[in-house]
Amino acid sequence: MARASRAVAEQHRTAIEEASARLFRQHGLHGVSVAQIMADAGLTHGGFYGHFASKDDLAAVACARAFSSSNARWQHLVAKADGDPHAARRNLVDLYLNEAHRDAAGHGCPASALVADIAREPAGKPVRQAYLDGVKQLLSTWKTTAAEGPSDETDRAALLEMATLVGAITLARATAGDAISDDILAVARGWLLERDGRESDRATDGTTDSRAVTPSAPA
Amino acid sequence: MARASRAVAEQHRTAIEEASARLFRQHGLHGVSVAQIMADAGLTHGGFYGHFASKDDLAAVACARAFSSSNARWQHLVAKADGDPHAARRNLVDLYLNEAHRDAAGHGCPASALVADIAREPAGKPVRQAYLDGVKQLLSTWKTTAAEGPSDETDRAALLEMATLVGAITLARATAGDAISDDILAVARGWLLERDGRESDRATDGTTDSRAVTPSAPA
DNA sequence: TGTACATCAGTGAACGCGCGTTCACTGATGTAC
DNA sequence: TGTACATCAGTGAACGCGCGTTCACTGATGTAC
Repeated sequence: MARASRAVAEQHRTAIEEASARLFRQHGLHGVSVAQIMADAGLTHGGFYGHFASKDDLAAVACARAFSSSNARWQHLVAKADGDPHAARRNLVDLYLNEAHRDAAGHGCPASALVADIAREPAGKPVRQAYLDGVKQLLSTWKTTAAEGPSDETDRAALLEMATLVGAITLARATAGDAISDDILAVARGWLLERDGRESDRATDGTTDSRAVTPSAPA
Repeated sequence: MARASRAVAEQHRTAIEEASARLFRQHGLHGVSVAQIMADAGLTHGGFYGHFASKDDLAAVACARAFSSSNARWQHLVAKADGDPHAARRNLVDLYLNEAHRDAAGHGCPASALVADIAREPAGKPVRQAYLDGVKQLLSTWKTTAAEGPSDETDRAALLEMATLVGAITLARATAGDAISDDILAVARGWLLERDGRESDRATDGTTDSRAVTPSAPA
C-alpha cells in the first residue's frame, strides 16, 4: 500500500484510536507499544506519526474516546429505564459490577481501567485532563439515577458511589481467581441498589436477579 | 567493594526489598527498573541476581513486605484505640483517606498502590498471591474495627469498606489537582465514619476534626 | 593466634531485545489544465 | 473526459536508548589447619 485515499486514511485513524482505546485499557498506557497498536489496527508502525504527534497525544485521544463510548452506553441504559431513576441505576450497576466487566477491562469503563496509570502520569500530560473530563461526564450521567433530585447531597453521594464502583471492580480484578473477587462485586452491587430504595427490584430489561445476569457487553 | 560480609549482604538485601517496596508502589511494577532499584539501595545492578532469582521474584517479596508494613501500622493504630472499635476505625480512616497518603503512594497502602498492576499480572505470577494474602491480612485487621462483633455481615461490610477505601484513594490520585480529588476523600471519610455510629466523634490521638489532620505518615 | 586459601558478594561490561521516533522511499490519489 | 504531475498515506529500515539478565572478574571474608 503506497497511498490511501482520504476516506481510507480517516478509517485508519479511527482504527488506531479504537485499537488503542481498547489496548490501553487492557494493558495500561505503558503496557502496549505503538507498533502493537498499529499492528492491531492492521497497519505498520511507521505511519503512526502521520496521524498523531506522539504516543502521549494518542493516549489523550484514546482516553477521551473510551470515556465517550462508555458514557454513551450509560446514557443508553438510563434511557432504557424510561424515566425511572431506580431502574436506571440498576441497569448501570448490573453492567458495571459484573464478572464479564471484570474480565474484559479492554472493553470496560476507562475510569477504573486507567485509574492507576493516570495517577502516575505527570501533571502536565494531556491524558490527565482527558481522564478528569471523562470522570465528570460519567458522574453527570450517574447523578441522573439519584432517587432525590439534583442537590449538593446528590453530588456528594455520586462521588462516593463512583469511588465504590471503581474500587470494587479494580479490587475484584486484582483478586480474580479467588472467591473474594466475586464477593466484592456482589457486596458492592447489593449496597448500591439497596441504598437507593427497594421499590424498584426489577430492571427494565426484564431480568429478575442481578446475580444471574447473562454475560453482556461491559461498561 | 569486592565482597561484603554476610551481615552486610543481609543489610543489602533488606535495602533492596525496602527500595523496591517503595518504588513499585510509587511507579508500578513495570515503571521502575532493576538498575534503578539497585541504585536506590546504593548498589550496582549486577549484584541483584545474587539476592533474587528474577524481577518477578522480587515483586512478590516486595509486595508481601509492603503489606506486612502497612498491616503493622494498622494494627498499631487499632491498639492505640485501646479496645474502642469506633476510635480504631477513625484512626485508620484518618490515616488512609488523607491528602498526604494520596500524594505519597510509595509509602502508602499497597492494596491501592498496586491494584491495577496486580490486575494485569498473569494468573501464575507469584506477586498475585502475595497481593491476595496481603489484602486478606488488611481485611482481617479492618474487621476488628467493626461496631458489631464478627459475623458474616461484618465480613461483607469489610469487603465493601475496603473497596471504598481503595476506590476513593485511587480515584483521588487520578484526579489530583482538581477540587474533586479532595471531595472524594472527604465524602468517603464521612461515609465510613458516620455509618459506624456517631458516639465516637473523637479519635484517640486527640484530633477533633478529621478534615484538618496534620500531614502524617501514610498507610 | 596466625597463616593459606577457597568462597562468594558485588562490579561493570556485555547479551539480545523492544521501545518511541525519524526518515528516505513508494506509488496511488487528488488536482490543475 | 483525459492527461501530467504534485501531493502525501503508508512502508520498513534505522536511530539511540533502556530493559532484564548473564558473566568474567575482583578482592575481602570466612574457614581449615
